[in-house]
Amino acid sequence: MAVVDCNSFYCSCERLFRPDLAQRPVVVLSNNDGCIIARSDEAKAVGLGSTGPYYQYRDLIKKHGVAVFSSNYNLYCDLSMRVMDTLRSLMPPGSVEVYSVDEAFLDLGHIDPGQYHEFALNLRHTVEGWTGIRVSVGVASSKVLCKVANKLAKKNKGITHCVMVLDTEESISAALQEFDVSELWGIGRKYSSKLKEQYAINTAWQLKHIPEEWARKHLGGVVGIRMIRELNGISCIPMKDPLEKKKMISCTRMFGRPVYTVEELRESVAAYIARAGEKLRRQGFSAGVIDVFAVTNGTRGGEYVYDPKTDHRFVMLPRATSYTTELMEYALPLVDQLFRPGQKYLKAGVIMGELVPDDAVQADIFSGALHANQRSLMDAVDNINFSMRGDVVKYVASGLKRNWKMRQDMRSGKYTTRWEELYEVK
DNA sequence: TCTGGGGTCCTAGGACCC
DNA sequence: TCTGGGGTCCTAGGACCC
Repeated sequence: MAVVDCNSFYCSCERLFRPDLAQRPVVVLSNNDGCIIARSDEAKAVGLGSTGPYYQYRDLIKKHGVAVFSSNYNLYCDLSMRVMDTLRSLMPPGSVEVYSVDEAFLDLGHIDPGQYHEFALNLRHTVEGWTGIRVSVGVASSKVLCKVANKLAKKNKGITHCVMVLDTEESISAALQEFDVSELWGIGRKYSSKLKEQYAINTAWQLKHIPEEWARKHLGGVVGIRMIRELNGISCIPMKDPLEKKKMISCTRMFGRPVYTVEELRESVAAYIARAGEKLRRQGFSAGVIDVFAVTNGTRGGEYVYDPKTDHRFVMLPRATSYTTELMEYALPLVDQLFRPGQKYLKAGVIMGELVPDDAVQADIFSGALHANQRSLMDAVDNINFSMRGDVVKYVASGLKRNWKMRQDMRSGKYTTRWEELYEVK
């Protein structure tokens, strides 16, 4: 199998429309312009070592003339679709698993193992030629090893040309001996410090030779066992069925500034419900449970310490729905239950659960006719909001001033999805 | 002054049932 | 004097991913 991963995806998307930035370091910020979430190779080279809070890197960014962008998900999603469509057109039906916005696993069952390298190189050239996005390809017999191959391909671009195949004992052991456990797919901060500090396991090679029972005990049960097997080239994280049902849809944001009143908290939650409702409808789901949560942060001894606390309430709906008005009727009262005066609120959100595909929603003889009306009202609202600027049709509950809205000061144009902002070639 | 958003999977432990 | 065993379902919380 193989994993295809776009190089510094968000940065590459921004550069596609700003060729003048080709050699300059580029970073992209999270919502609210809070964290750096993507860095180009050049940005990494000038010392932006890891993703993290933007303000900590301000000086470095100024010093090296780094181009900074707020995140522009319309653009990234559109380019992602083009990349994935390209991959699907080059592969047999059903052999592409889209894993994330910038990454896909491929089932190479139809390729002769002797041809892996050539196939992967060709894939990379085609994607870049058709979409302008450069990808790296890692090939191996398990997903974990594919990810290792992919990372190594990215590290030595000059030698690998962004392609690496790990298909022999020698190449695999050479790769794993140099590979830090903390970089493995499935080993996060907690596990990696545990492995290193308590057990002196530092490389993927060492981890590969650990007994399965040990892994069961110390690395999350069956998850640990799978890790060891995958490192040994035994595939046990299968390709996922693209038709598999989603389990939750959520919408959550940090506030642009702290919120102290129940009115503002309610407004923000209403806005998130409206947005989550849109997502539900677009993906063809109704929700059976709504969970509303809010995150507070206090000060300790007058000093600011980032120590968020989450509180939540949920409600089960008598009948699953994606009708925004109804979602709000059930969910907004939760805000009043949740709210505690005097608290400093940093963030809130809603999570829609118990999703059922729209066509499977239990019919209710009393609401059949109404349901058709709701549907066409929502279609109209969604169409207007999609085709016009921003949220033209808003719910009064979601507020008109929206002082709490997130900051987004450096967003690029929606070059590919909005006529008014279409990229111009002069 | 200031730390994102959207997901998944797994486990332990309690409630409940026969 | 003495209080089973096995199963399922649910929830909270932890870990991870991009």
